[in-house]
Amino acid sequence: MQWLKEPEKHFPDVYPEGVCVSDIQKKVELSQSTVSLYLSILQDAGFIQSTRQGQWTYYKRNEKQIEEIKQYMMDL
Amino acid sequence: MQWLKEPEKHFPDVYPEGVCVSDIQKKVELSQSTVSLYLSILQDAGFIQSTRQGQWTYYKRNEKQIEEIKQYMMDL
DNA sequence: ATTGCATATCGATTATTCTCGATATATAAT
DNA sequence: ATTATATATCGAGAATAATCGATATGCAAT
Repeated sequence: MQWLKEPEKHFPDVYPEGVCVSDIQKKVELSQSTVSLYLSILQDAGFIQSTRQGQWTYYKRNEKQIEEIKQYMMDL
Repeated sequence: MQWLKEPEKHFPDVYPEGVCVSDIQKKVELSQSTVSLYLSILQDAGFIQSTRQGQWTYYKRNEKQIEEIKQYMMDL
């Protein structure tokens, strides 16, 4: 999530739709299947959103949902 | 944590040092040992603080530490 | 000293999460 | 049609968390 705040600083190729799974995988150093699963969990939770483009899937932050959980945390 | 924000609203007896374990246990409906463990974990994390008084242990929120994790979450 | 409560710790079981390799699916290029 | 690449899904094992009952400890009252 932190990397995706300023993706240009952390990934070689950044598109408007986000960053592709394999770039994330290289950086996070977990298996491809694990990364894919984590991304899908984050997406299910609404924290990131995906765009399929050809054989690639790009992920980027969903600031709206992130803002919501921040507000929720403020109530702690 | 939420209950302890306004303990008078949720517990029968509230002291300046906080709320005793057994009152929390009644409310949370978990076994005594589980509640005691959870409280000690929260304390180790710094989110609550305990005061032993005779045979009772009172717990209350540690707003300082709570504020810190809130700030941390703001960086999400 | 003994008993009775409040809380803490121990040991064990079950449930959940983490993580992987293997396989499947979708798309792109030959 | 075949092959190559990117991603997703499946099935399984290991690691961690949740939870309990039993027991221990500390303190208070007899």
